[in-house]
Formats: sequence, structure tokens, C-alpha cells
Amino acid sequence: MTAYTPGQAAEETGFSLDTLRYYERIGLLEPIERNAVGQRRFSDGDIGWLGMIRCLRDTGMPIAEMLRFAELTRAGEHTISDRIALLAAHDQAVEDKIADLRRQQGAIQHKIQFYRDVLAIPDGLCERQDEPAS
Amino acid sequence: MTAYTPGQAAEETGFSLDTLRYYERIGLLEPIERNAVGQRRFSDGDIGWLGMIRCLRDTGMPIAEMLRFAELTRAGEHTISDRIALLAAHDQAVEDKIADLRRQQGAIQHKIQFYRDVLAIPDGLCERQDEPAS
DNA sequence: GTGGCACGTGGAGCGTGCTCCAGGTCAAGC
DNA sequence: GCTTGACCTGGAGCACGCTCCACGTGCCAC
Repeated sequence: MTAYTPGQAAEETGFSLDTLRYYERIGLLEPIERNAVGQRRFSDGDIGWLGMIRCLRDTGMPIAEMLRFAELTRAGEHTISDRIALLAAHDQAVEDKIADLRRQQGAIQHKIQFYRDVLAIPDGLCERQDEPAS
Repeated sequence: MTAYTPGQAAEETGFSLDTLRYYERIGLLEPIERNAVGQRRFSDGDIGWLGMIRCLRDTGMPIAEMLRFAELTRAGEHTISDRIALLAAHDQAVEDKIADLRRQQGAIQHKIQFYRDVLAIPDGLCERQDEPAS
């Protein structure tokens, strides 16, 4: 079982030192172990949990909901179905978000093509270009 | 050519009245036409532009970059290739974001499956469940 | 023993993107 | 003529998620 200094934990997880302290402060991390002089020593478990946090965060889960997940996790095995529900809802939210992004991306690509077409028109032939609605 | 009251424009575009005024204030919209008593009347062109804004906003473009796009658009046709470049870069950013979401979604689904497996283990057979790294 | 460095704490501050508020104008309806 | 409602303005305030700061400790190298 490795112990990570704050610097190593930051390196490993990609969170800044301040963010790690912040997450501990708000209870997203449970209190991190300390060495003799009071400095944090992150465990493998902490690093793993931070991986989960990063995953949830990067998929757009707000901190409040991550906190709820953290609390469920701490509360023990009887909360597993709640955790499944929470994650499944989030999974669906991510699915929806991706579908939305794809849709909007289509509009952007359409617009790019519109501009390309405008550029392709020889100068004299171009009376007046009005932009389409979106 | 229809004219939209602020309320209608909000309805049509999904932006709040305050947001519409805010966008005009910061220059994301050019100054909206006013009627005799100083109330805004949005044109079809405004509504179309707001559709573009919504599309860019919802795909995560920061306001500063939308402002740049707005300025290019106002500057005239000689900026079209710049606009293409801007939109193409954003299109790529959206593509990357989607790929990222898919990757992280995989991890979430993996975790859900892990929890489902835990639930499937009959009570006595379960010595101790440690969570995987993520 | 002096620097430099990695860490600690509590609390303030910040960037983004709105959102709200007080106080006022006009038009329409009762 | 009074209320209601949609709008106006300038400016303050807010939610979120960090990020920075001042000041202090302990350890190691020179």
C-alpha cells in the first residue's frame, strides 16, 4: 500500500493541491491520513476515489451530487442500489448530453459548409449573402 | 419581416429577458432596434443569430470566443475564412469533448456493473468488497 | 544557521455567466 | 384615474468551483 504525498497525489490525479484540500474541506474526500507532522498522506484508496471524482466531474456532475454519492458510499453496502440509481441517472444524463452535442455539432458543420459555399461563389455572381437562421 | 417583443424573443430563443439584455450589453448582439417608446423589437435576423449563439453556447464555447465570432461577422465578408477557422476549431473541440464523454461514460458504466455484481453475490459468500480504482 | 522547499491553516478573492433589484415609463382595461 | 403588466436602466449580487494569500512549520542541503 503506497502512500502519496500531496504533490504526488496532485501529479497522479491531475487535481491541484488547492483542489485536493478543497475537496477534503467540503467532504468530497473523507479526512486524509496525516503523518507525524500533520502532512497529508494519500492512500491508494484515496487516489482511486479521486479517479472516480474526476470521471464524474469531467462528465459534468455538480459537486452537490458528487457529495451525495460520497455520502452514500461512506454509509455502507446497503446503499449500493441507491448508488446504482445515481450513477445510472448520470449515465443517462451523459448520454443525453452527447446526443445534444452531436445535434448542435451538426448545425455548426452546416454553418461551416454554408461559409465554404459563400467562398466558392465567384465574386461577380454574388449579389448579397444573407445568413440562414442558424 | 416579423418583429418580436422581448417576451416573444425570450420565448422563441429560450434565453431569459435578462440574458438577452446582457448579451446586448456585452456586444454579443448588436444594438437591438427600438420602437417609439424605447422598447426592443427583435428582428428575424436577431432571432437567427441568437439561434447560432445558443448552439455555440450549448456546445461550450466561452463568451469571449462568441464575441470574437460576433465581431468577425460584423466586420464583413472578408472575414469568412476566419469564421470558418473559428467554427472548424470549435467543431473539433466538440468532437474531442464527445470522445471524452464517451470514454468517461464507459468508466461509469463499468462502475455500475461492478455494483450490480456486488448485489448479485449471495450474502454469506461476500467476505469483503473493496472498490476498484475507478 | 541560512536558504529553499514542500507542506499546513483559515479566509479572502476571482472568473464566468448570468440574475435580481429598485425605481421609472408607457398602454390597456376596468 | 387606478391597477396591471410588459418593458426600460444602471448597478449590485449570486452560484459555482476553484485559486490565491499570508503566515507558519519542519526538513534537508550547503
